[in-house]
Amino acid sequence: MTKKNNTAPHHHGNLREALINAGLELLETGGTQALTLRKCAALAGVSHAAPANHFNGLISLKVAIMARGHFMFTEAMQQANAQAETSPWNQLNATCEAYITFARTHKTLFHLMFQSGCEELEGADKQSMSENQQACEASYGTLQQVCLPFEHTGNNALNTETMVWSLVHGYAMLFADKDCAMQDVPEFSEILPRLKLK
Amino acid sequence: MTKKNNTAPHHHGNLREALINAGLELLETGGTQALTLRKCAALAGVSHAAPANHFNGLISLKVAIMARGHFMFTEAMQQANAQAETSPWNQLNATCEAYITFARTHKTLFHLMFQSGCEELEGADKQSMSENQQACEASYGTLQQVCLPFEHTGNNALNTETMVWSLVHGYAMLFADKDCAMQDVPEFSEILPRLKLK
DNA sequence: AAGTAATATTGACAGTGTCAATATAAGCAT
DNA sequence: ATGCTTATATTGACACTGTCAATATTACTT
Repeated sequence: MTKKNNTAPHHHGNLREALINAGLELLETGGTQALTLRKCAALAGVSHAAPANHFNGLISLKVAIMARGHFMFTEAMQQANAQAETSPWNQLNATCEAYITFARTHKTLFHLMFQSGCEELEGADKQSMSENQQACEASYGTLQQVCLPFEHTGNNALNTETMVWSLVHGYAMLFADKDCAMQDVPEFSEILPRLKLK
Repeated sequence: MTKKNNTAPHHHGNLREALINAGLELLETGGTQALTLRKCAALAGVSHAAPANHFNGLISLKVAIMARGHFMFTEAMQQANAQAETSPWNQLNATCEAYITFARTHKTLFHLMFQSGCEELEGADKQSMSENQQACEASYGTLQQVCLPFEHTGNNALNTETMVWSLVHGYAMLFADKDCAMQDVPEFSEILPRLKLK
């Protein structure tokens, strides 16, 4: 039963990844409505019921896509870190900017990644859930690391993380599409310095 | 065509409100999945296609429900204001607590109210859209007012509003269900004081 | 080479949003 | 009051969706 690593094992190749890719594409082009098991199957060139062999229903595919989203998210933030100057504040600022840029660039995916409450995800299979949990921890870990230098007297790390995460996440959620904003919104770089960090 | 104000005008009475109520009930009991035109119609005791006379499709019903949600939201924040001490900081704190409590109490509705990007809402009818816009402005206005006293040298009001809104909204979105949190989350009252407000 | 497990297909079913055609009832003019 | 017009509700249909059971096909193991 153990798959050989490199070669395509079965009928399709590896359908699981293909379906996730198809789902990502549908999500970005057609919005949440377009993310459909049957459309994914069609895009991957298989029959409408083929996904059932890899995902325990639509919810599992969604969770798997969320996992992929969090990996992309982590990569984006880490790349921003790598390119930013190494001072703690520059690292934090670059990470937040990447956070917001990701939300703007992958609006639908970002919403999917964060919209779902816990109980909505029940029923997803173990593999998807595990992948998603790992990916979530990776993305949160990135933010956590850039917050760490700001741990000081009276400000424990958890408190600072939570504050920064809430601020950047709220900003990203509320103002990801500028068209929706009721008025002109100040840049995040004007807001972040108003946290008491040190 | 003008309706008399008090008496039920037609077959059902006023089906529009009944459908919104049904939608709210379905949302709270059965989650996002349960919000369905046909289920709303059944709950209101009409045929499956009756809603078409009041809503331009499912999206319009959703927008109307979002509007109702924002009205409830505004009421909750204003009630908290009324009960809190009148100092600016107490007012702000109470409003934020009410914000978070609403997100926790009406989790699914809260997500619906804020999840949808602009373009997903396209196609909703004018009445629903107008109601929702008014309700959004009302709820934002409440937050805006409690931020106003903190306008000071160098901090314009818009900047402060945006900061506070982002922080409380991010916190509410991320930690509305504690079960999902990766770790224990500090109370919001420990975070709010770390904004540079004055 | 044969057998077994994994994978994909086909067909079916209930549920969904939406549309067109029809029926019913309310409000208004005469 | 009577008839007309408009608003509202019903019925039936259609395509699309997720999901399941039965079957077929392929890959891996022995």
